[in-house]
Amino acid sequence: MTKKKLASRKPLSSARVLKAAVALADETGLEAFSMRALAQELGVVPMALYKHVANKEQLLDGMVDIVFSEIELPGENLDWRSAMRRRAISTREALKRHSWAIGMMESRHPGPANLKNHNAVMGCLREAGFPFEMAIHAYSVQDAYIYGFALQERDTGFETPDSAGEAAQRRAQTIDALEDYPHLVEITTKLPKSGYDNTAEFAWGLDLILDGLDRLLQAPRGPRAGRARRGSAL
Amino acid sequence: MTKKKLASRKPLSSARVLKAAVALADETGLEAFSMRALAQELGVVPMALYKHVANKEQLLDGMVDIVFSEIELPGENLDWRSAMRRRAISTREALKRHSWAIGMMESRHPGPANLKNHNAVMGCLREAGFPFEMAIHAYSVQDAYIYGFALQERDTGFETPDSAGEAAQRRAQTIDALEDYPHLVEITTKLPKSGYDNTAEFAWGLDLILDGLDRLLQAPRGPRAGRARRGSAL
DNA sequence: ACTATAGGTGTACGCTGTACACTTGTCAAG
DNA sequence: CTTGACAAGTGTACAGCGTACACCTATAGT
Repeated sequence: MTKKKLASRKPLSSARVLKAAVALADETGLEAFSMRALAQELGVVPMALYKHVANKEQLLDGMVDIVFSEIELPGENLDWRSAMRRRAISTREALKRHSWAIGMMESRHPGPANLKNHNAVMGCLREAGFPFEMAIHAYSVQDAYIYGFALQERDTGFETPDSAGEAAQRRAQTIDALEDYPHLVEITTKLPKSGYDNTAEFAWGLDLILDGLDRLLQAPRGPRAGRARRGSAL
Repeated sequence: MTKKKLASRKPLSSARVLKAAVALADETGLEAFSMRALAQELGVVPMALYKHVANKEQLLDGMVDIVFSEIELPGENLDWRSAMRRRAISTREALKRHSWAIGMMESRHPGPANLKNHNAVMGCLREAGFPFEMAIHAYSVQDAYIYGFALQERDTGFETPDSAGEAAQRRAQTIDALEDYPHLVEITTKLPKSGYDNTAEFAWGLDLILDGLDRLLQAPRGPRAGRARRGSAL
């Protein structure tokens, strides 16, 4: 006889709280995500949550690790480039599903999924033959690009290919002296017709970077090969 | 006789409020930055601010535009690559000075400095010979990288070359089962000795990207040249 | 001198995270 | 069956947030 009459409300648990938190943040955004709102969603009084999570900060830590857990790890049986490409795309997709996590992926106390992910990515690069320091470089460029792209994608609000032009024009209409910015005008007029697609855009830059890394792996002399070194110090 | 006795406190103005706001956010971070704290800094009651800024959101908009105004525009008399390189480095530096602005640069209502900046960058690329769609691509990769790098730089907290290793190790000590992550161990052990430098790291990835763009500008066939097209439809 | 206006004040409301004391529901041992 | 412990949920309360609204006060123009 574990449950008698009020069985309708099964008890909470850290996992249930975490899952509900991710779902609520997905729906309402980070701004509207509060302990009180989460409690209401779970049919419980706000303070009940604190029996299962230490505080909001640790709750966010756990939520971010859930996002990490949804990212595909680099496959063992793929060449490094394909493996990195897939995990980059998978990361962007996860951040599209959970856009509240953009900007928090590397800022919070790392959970197990985070560690597994980073260890696997670094392992993939090292085993592909990247020397240590170059693997660091390669990791750094890729992640900067992935996280930065996710940020821009969220901010520009180009959801679908169709809406990209609309969004650009809507944004442009809030500007008064548009005629002073001819190149912004070009964007708002040409982008709608260009069939802009965020997914393709992401892949374009990703491939540019992977191409560059591939070249360096085969002839390791650093970027800017064949150019004047040390132009200005930095 | 404009001022008589209580002249010690000169009147506020939107500009003065904005400047103080940026300074306060620089010092205390965005978390601790509140209208009340800003008012106190200016020796004034909180509601006094609302005579000069509409609300906190618009205040943040203005603050971000100040950051934009500190970014060097692409110089007219430089080749596109040098111009882009300088403005990228300048952007990172501005974001280092005002790390509270990271993640807000493209998410807020754009101010005049923002528009000037974007117009100038796009203009630089177009006048360098990038066709419209390729200029969009080029802009997208660069900005994603710049903003993403700034994000990571803030999050990992590698301030100086010396402290990079320390930070990595400090972070590692908060993990219990480190032996499960051999490649993370490698990072924490080797990074301190490698003379890691965030400024050099940024330049490495930046040059990789600029190299790639340069190649495409001279032989425009898109990234992933010489590879199987359309592997999976992303 | 009178009055309109801009700038600064004080109070108050609803929201936030969460500390602390309390009650309730469930199970184990006597 | 009772008792007592412990886990889970509740209720109240507090400090801090952004800001609406009414008020005062000093200056400027007529």
